[in-house]
Amino acid sequence: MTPNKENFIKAIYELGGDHSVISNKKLVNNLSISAASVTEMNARLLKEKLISHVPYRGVKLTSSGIRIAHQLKRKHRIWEVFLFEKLGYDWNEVHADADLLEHVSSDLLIERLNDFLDEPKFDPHGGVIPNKDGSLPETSTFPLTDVGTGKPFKIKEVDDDKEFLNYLLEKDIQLGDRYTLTDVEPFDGPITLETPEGRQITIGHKAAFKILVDYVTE
Amino acid sequence: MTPNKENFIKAIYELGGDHSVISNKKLVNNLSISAASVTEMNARLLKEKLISHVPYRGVKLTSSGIRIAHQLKRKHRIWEVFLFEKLGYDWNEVHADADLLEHVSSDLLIERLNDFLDEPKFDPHGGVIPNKDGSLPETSTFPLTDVGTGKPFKIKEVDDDKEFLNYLLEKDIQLGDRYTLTDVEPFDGPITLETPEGRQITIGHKAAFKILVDYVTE
DNA sequence: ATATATTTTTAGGATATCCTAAAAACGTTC
DNA sequence: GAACGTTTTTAGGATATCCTAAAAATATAT
Repeated sequence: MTPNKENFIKAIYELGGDHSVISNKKLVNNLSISAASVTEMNARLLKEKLISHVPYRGVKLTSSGIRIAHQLKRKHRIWEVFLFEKLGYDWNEVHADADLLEHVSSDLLIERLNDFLDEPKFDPHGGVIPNKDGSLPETSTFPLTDVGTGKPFKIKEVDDDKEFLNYLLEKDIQLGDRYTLTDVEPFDGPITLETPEGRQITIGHKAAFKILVDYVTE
Repeated sequence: MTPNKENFIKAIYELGGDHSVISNKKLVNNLSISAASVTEMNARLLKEKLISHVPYRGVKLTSSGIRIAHQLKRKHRIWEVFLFEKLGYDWNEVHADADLLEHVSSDLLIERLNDFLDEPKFDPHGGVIPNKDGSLPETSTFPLTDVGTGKPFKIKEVDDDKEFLNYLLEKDIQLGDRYTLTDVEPFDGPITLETPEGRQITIGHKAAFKILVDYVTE
């Protein structure tokens, strides 16, 4: 397993390759490599039985592939917690270094780091940290686009993308914030939230989809 | 700069390539790669002006090469301090993981880690941590083989090699220990030390050479 | 349903790294 | 200083990764 293959598997996973078939095109855009390179890498991962492949359709992770993706996510997110909590990185700075560190982290290192950090359950963006064995803890979050009007909810997780995180900073939307939905425009139109203090924030449908929430249970 | 090239430069440095010409043979043994690969890598580093090369003689680091070697040592040793002090690694366990981490550590990461660790001056084996700019702090240590009889001295630094560290553990020789020399056999023969409590320890010449000491100043 | 556009694959190369085997240079020894 | 042994270099390949350009397959649109 090389850093390259690992990044490829991660990309497939992040595009939904654990449950649906991902086209080469999507991987080309996501990884910024040529279509030919995607075909080639597919062939390699196929040989290792980490993906299944429908010619001219795309690829999907096998169960081994999913397990590897989860273990990478575990490493990545544990590093993010370290960089954020111990080294004082900002919310939107942690991703790049974690992306490098995850590929050179022995299991021993990750487990000791995990202990050192007191076994965190979530990374700085609210992403759940997979278990050591590659399984995923249960979560009950769903996209902000699926929230019903009136019911109060909390921001539980946001997309781990530097530009998106900067946007949220601008809009002053933070992990743990509590809102109610006041307006949803049809045809994937903008969504308006209201803070308990009555401040209104309007964001687009795409941005809302990158925010995971859960209803407040009182 | 790739991890491979970095390791090559480190190997040259560790074999003394900052001050003398290192033969391909030595690099072949040290890096466990073929002679042909050494010739090839030499050509690459030569093109980048990181080494100078005397055909059929060997290579030597240029000043840029030395600076890079020092910066790598800095990264390596700061990681070692982290693994040892924060993650509870043993003295002889830190090397392998530090060797991987050093190649993916941005300057930002190293400086923040350095702050987090309170700017350590030495790694867990007593190795001095080079400065950020690639220069070396002054030290006054010298090999145990050069100690004179009678004068008390302290163990300041030991070779960062797993097997050697295990040997020292067996012999119960630790960083900071204070000894006097009681016997040196000629022809690179064994050297006998005595603790303040009168316990005697005998080690070979080669092992003694891997231990750096300094006289106790009282 | 046929033409056009898009996507995927194949073909053919480039570079970095590794290798083995053969050739060339150097060193050593009588 | 010629012969032998060692070290270095060269020659020729292998693999992983990347690429561009052309061909093949699929999707779309009139």
